[in-house]
This record gives sequence, structure tokens and C-alpha cells, in this order.
Amino acid sequence: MVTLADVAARAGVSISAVSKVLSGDPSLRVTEPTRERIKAAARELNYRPNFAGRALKSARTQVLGIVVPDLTNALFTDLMDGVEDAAREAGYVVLLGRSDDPRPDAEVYQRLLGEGRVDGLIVQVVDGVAPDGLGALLENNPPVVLINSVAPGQVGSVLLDDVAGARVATEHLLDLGHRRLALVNGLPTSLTAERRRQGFREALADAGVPRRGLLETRLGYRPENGRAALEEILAAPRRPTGVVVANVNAAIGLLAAAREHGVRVPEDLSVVTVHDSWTAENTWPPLTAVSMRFYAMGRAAVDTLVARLDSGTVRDVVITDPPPQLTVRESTAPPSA
Amino acid sequence: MVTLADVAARAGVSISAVSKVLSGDPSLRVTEPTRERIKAAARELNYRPNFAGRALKSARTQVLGIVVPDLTNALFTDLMDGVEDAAREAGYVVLLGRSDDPRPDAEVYQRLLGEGRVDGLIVQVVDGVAPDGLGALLENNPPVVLINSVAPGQVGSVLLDDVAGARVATEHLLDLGHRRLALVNGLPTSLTAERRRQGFREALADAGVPRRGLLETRLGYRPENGRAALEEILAAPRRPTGVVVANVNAAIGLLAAAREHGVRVPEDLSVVTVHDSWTAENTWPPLTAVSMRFYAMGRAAVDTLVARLDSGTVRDVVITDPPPQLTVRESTAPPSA
DNA sequence: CATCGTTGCTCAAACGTTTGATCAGGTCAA
DNA sequence: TTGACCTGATCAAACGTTTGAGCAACGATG
Repeated sequence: MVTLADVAARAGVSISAVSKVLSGDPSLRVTEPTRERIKAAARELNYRPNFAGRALKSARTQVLGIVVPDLTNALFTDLMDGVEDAAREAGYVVLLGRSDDPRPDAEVYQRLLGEGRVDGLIVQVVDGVAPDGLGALLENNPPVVLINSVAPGQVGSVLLDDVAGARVATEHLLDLGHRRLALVNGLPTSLTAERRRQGFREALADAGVPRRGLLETRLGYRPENGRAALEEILAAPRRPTGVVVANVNAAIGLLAAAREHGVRVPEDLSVVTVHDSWTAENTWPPLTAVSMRFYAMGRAAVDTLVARLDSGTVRDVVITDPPPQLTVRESTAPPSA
Repeated sequence: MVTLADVAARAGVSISAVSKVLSGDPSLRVTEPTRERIKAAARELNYRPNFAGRALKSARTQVLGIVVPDLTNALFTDLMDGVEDAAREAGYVVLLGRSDDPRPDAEVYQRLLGEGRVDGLIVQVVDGVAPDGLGALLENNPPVVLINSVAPGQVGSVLLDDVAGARVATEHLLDLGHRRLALVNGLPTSLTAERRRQGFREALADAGVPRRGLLETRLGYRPENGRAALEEILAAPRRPTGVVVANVNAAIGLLAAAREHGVRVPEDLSVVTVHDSWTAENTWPPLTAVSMRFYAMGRAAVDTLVARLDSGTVRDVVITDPPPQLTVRESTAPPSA
């Protein structure tokens, strides 16, 4: 390993001179030849500052952690891309932790924040944990940003505009003439599910469609939850003609189950999903979907966290720009009856 | 931040006594009461060893890096799960880097290995880079393990049994009675594509089916590549009745394109894919697939890397147990003609 | 010629941990 | 009573970096 001392020896100067030149310390006065000699020596020896030494001295690691409960969730890929890109631009690298344990003393939090491995943490709370369950984790006001979740008060959070997303999806079905709608939603404790329900209801209210009698399932965001939701829909007394699915993976499961049950999409049932992804355009029929900006959410989470670290600013962000956008494919059509 | 000094002060002993007791140094003799006092003090203060201090002294970070070119690739989720699990068991955390830049001086390698942020690196080389292009990266024999790729000589690697996977898939079509087969494969420079071709050819040879005239596309592993491959298949003079697709994402794209072109699966065309995933069972028709052990590959990569770090042992591993296994769904059937 | 200010660097401490060397005090045998 | 040995700790250096304080040399000023 090449250290500052090696570079200093080769350039014939002191360690501190090297350190200051290489890190661009403006308080140091050096002659141009010396500066060049130092830079040349560093280049020739291929010097890289040692991370641990720097971290120890500066109490900063330039590492951001992200903790997610499930890598399979379709949002993860885009989210992670956004996090990676924004982190790189801000001079950080990303450490990934997976944990579905929301307890504040969960190993992953101790490991990452407690041992000082990361400067800050982006946490996607596992679906099905009430936000107030996080109270203890956030007690000491650690540098944490929550995504898709909010905690009262002192911690930053980043949300997508779930209300608008669900509203756009619902309005699409209403515009096609559907009146008997269903909402295939996330777990009862999920905050995003709550917000998507709100958008669904707002759209109905605006269109003057009475809400009563409309089916809502709260089974979760996974493919098998979508499958189960279809069973509920088929068992309903007044079968809906259109369904808003709150997650693309669940929609894919629902679509597969529909085929198996001989339910034709979109003739018998229109399906629109909140959250677009490459998988949505390769189903049969291709899924009409509302794009959610997970990439932007990842970026915003990093920006929020970095602002928090740099200036102590805590903020809650809702990604409203660009707004959720509908892509009409072939899983929706006017009701046939 | 709680340091060893804080714990030492509270327990009324020296810093080194605390360090040795907490890290279980057997060379230290302490009375039981002192030991208890130290442990109690650490507990009460919620002491966590500072990562940077430890890393600086020990020249070990207990961090493994993984660099992948594309998070969308269906293999990533399972792979990452395996890496995470094995890393945790071995006492490491995982740092994720994304890079499609195979040059050895790519920023990500400098950042992770050069600055000593990680003890070792798991690298999935971007598809389309010849293995020998890695020569320079591996020149100084860094602690790197390659997945799905091999480099001549000194570096460890982990491969799946692609030959067997493709062979099982091909044999399934042959068993159904198909004789005009096509292979929808990865890019010409992809090592896995080469190995899957080999399995395909071996199965044909064993069945005594002449190879000439059989179509192979080398367009890549992404959904749009699968779509393009279908076009090639439709344009072929003697249209195949069965197709082996080397990647599940490509298979999904191919399936979607088939629907759009009115090609019925499996009646007009049987499709089997190498690599099973939850997406394969939710297509229409559900995809017959050969499971590949990406989770096991992730675990093996970590094990190999840790062995390398602990004992300097370099090894090349091929995951053959459990072997690739066929799951017959509805995308394959005997040829109709 | 003494004083001062500036230039161009170097010195040394500090971050928190690990670890081999050391040491005070006691016990035991000769 | 002295030396040898053991017990139960402490001391101090080191890892590589950052950074404020310090300092020698020199030209300019009074």
C-alpha cells in the first residue's frame, strides 16, 4: 500500500505538504515546482488515500447505507439506480443492507450506524410496520431518511405522489366508462397503500361515483397477493369491470390468475397498475400502467440525506415532478356490457 | 460517540484491558469481577467499536464489494440474496457498486479496492467483454472473484453449470419430439452464452439430431433482444418448432413478441428458458424453465472470496449441486405438425 | 543593523483501535 | 531473606490521515 509517507519521501517533502497539496488545501503556500513534484510522485506511485485513515481522522466515511426489506420488489431496481447515481455525484459510495427487522436495535442498524460504517442511512421500512413503530430507531435523531414512509417530526422522508398515481389510474378507468371498480391494494399497515386508497377515492368522488359497494383488497404487493386478490374479485357479489392494482408485481400475478380462470383482460376485466416497469410491457396483454418515479425517489433520498449531513437541514419531500404518467397499453378497454 | 476510553473510565481500568476483554483476547488474564465490570460498562454505555479505528489498525474492513453491470438482470436479486446471507454469516457487510466499465482503472475499482474500502471484490463482468480484457485489472493479483466469467490463472471464479442448464432445456424439447430447434443466446462475447451453446449442442449430438440448419441468435439477454430474436426466427427459411432461450428476461420479451405476431405458444412454438424466476410463472403461458442456482452462486462467491482472504487459497468453482432442474409449465408441448 | 512581515514549508497532535512489551505486587521455594 | 515466578493488569507504539501551530530563511522597512 502506498501511503502519504511514500509520496513525501519520493517528492522530498513532508507528509503534511503532500496531504495539503493533494487535498487542495488553500491555506498552504507552495511553489509551483514543489506542487508539481508532489503531484508527479503521487501519480507515479499511484497513490490512493487510505479510506480508514481518512475516516478515522475526519469522522466521515463518505458511505451512505440503504436498507431495504426485499430486493424482489419491482421498485428496488429503479430506486437503487437513482441512489447510486446521486451518491456517486455527491462523492459517496453505497452500502446495501437488507433487513425486514424494523426494530431499532436490529443488527443492521448497529452494524452500519453504530459502528460508524456509514455517514447516513436510507431506510425503506418493511411494509406492514406502522410508522410509529420506528420511534425508537429515530429517538436519537440519527442521520436517517425514510422512503415511502414518514415518521412524526424530526427525521427526513421521501415519498412518491401515491395519491396522484392512484388517482390517474382510477380516472383512466372512469374515463373509459367503468363504474364498478375495485382497488387491489397493499397491506393494511402500509402507508403507501393508505395513500393510494386516498387517490382512488378522490377520483371516484370527483366523478360522482358512489364508493359504497366497491371492493378493496389489502393483501400486499407481491405476485401471489395479486393472485389471491383476483379470487376475491371473482367471489364478489357484483363483479367489478375494472381494477386498479397498487403494485406492478401484484398486477402481474393478478393477470396470470385471470388467464387461469378464463377471465379475459380487458374484455371481462380492465386492469391498470400503479407503477410501470419493463415487466409491465411484456405481459399479455401488456399492462396499462402509471409510471412512478422511483429513480427520482432514489435521487431525492440521497439529496435529502446529504443536505442533512452537510447542513443539518431536515426535510420531507414528495416527488411531484415529473407527475405520475399514464401509459395506455392493452389491459384496459371500455366495459363490454 | 462512545469510545474504549469512555468504557475504560467507567470501569476504572485501562483502555487496553477493555479492548482485550471485549475482543476476547485469550492472552489477557483478568479477574472475573474486573471482566464483569468492563462488560457491564460497555453495555451501559452501549459501546460499539469504531469501524475506522479498527480498520486502520487491522488493515481489514470486513466489507466485501460486489460490482455488477446491471441491476435489472433477473439474476441479480437471487445472487444478491446469496451474497448478503453468506457475507453476514462470515461477518462481513456488502458494498454494492454498479459499473459497466470493465477497464481496470475504472473509478469503481479505484474507489473500492484502491482506497481500501473493501477487503475483496466480487465482480460480474459486463456481458460482451472478453475475459482476457480483464488481464490488467487482475494484474496485481487483487482479492477478486469473478462470477460468470473466468480469467486465465491467478484469480478465483464462480460459474453456474450453464452447460448442464442448456442441455436439460434442450433435452426437454427433444423429448417432446421437437427436431427443428433454435437457440436464443447472449452476445457473441459472452462466456455464459458460449457455455449454453455447448450444452445445446451436446444435447443435439446425444440425440443424433444434426446441427446444421439450426438457428442461433446472439443478440443478448434483455427483453428487447428476445423480441428481436423472435423476428429472426419468423424470418428463418425453416421455422423452428421449439426454442431454447438462454435468459428468462429475453424469454419474456420473446413471448410478448410472439403474442403480437400471432404466434401461438406452445402450439406453434415451444419455448423453454434457462433460468427460472418468479416472473417465469406469471407469464402467459407460464414459462417452462430450467432453474439456475444464482443464490448458491452468490454464496459460493462469498465463500471463495473469504477463503482467498483468510488463507490465500484461489479456486475456481462450478456450482453443480443442486443440478439445474426443469420445471415444466405451459410454454412447451409436442410439435403440432 | 535591528525589526517586521512574508514565504514556504515542517512539526506534532489527534482520531480509536490493537497488541507486544512491561511492570508492580504478591506467593513460594530455597 | 533473597530470588524466581506468577498474576493482573498497564504502557506505548503503531496504523494513515488531517490540520493548526510553528519556524527558518529572506527581503523589505525604519
